Amino acid sequence: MPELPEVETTRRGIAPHLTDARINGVIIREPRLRWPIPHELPTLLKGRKILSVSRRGKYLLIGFHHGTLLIHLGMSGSLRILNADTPPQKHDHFDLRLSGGQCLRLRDPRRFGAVVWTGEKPEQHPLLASLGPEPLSESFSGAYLHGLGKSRRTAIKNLIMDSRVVVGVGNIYASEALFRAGIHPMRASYRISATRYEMLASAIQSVLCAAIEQGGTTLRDFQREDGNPGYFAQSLQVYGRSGEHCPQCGDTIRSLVIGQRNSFYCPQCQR
DNA sequence: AGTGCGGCCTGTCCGC
DNA sequence: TGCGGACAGGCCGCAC
Repeated sequence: MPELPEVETTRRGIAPHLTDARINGVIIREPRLRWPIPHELPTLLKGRKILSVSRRGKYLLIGFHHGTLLIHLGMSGSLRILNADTPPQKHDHFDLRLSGGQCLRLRDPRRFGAVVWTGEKPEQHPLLASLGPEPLSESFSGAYLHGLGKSRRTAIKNLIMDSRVVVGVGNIYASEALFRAGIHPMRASYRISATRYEMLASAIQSVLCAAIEQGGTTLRDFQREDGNPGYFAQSLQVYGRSGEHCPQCGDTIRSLVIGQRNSFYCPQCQR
């Protein structure tokens, strides 16, 4: 489900409810996510105050004085803010109960998500330590991408989906950004000019920003923290549209599999 | 070092 | 109506 815009949408939705709240209780209904939810989490968090809700790539970071809770939504995860007495439904694996009667509830049918505790500085945690720059930060640019890509043989779509290169670009936005930049998703990274890398970096930033403004993309089951969908799906130009006409040239949009992921492109507009 | 892929899960949809 | 298979927004960890 969630790429950077969906995680950021979730962060903005939950942050006002969580910040400065205290943890009343922690409920683990199903610990078997990507890694087991630590069973000592209730003891660790009870009575503690939430200081901050931030994001690194697709990880949400809930900050406490004595450590950080990392939450990843995997493919199918979503977080809701509910009254604590709302009955849990299937796949509601984890609750953070807050002072004041609300709770943060994690639902994740496929269980590819994760809830991880770290008592160290979160940026030093192994899951975060080797992540590349945030695409919407100063440190991300065409020059940066070109510097990495000029010696890489892999398809450009694989490069921009590699979280060590840049975080947050998943399968949807990779296709969309490459379309906007006019670059074929299979093109070898080293065969792209510095100028075109500038266009690609700009396209990644503009598509992610636009998606955040629309509250993310809901294809099937992405839910915002209040239960509403995101509206960026209507702005997707190529993703999921094979057989339809390209919005720029009218040619037929096609798909192919790159790195085991379906990819969508216009053979006329993207070279 | 860089690259490609298997595997982790459940739900849904499609063709038979 | 049932069943098998393919596929789905991510990404770790391994083999080469």
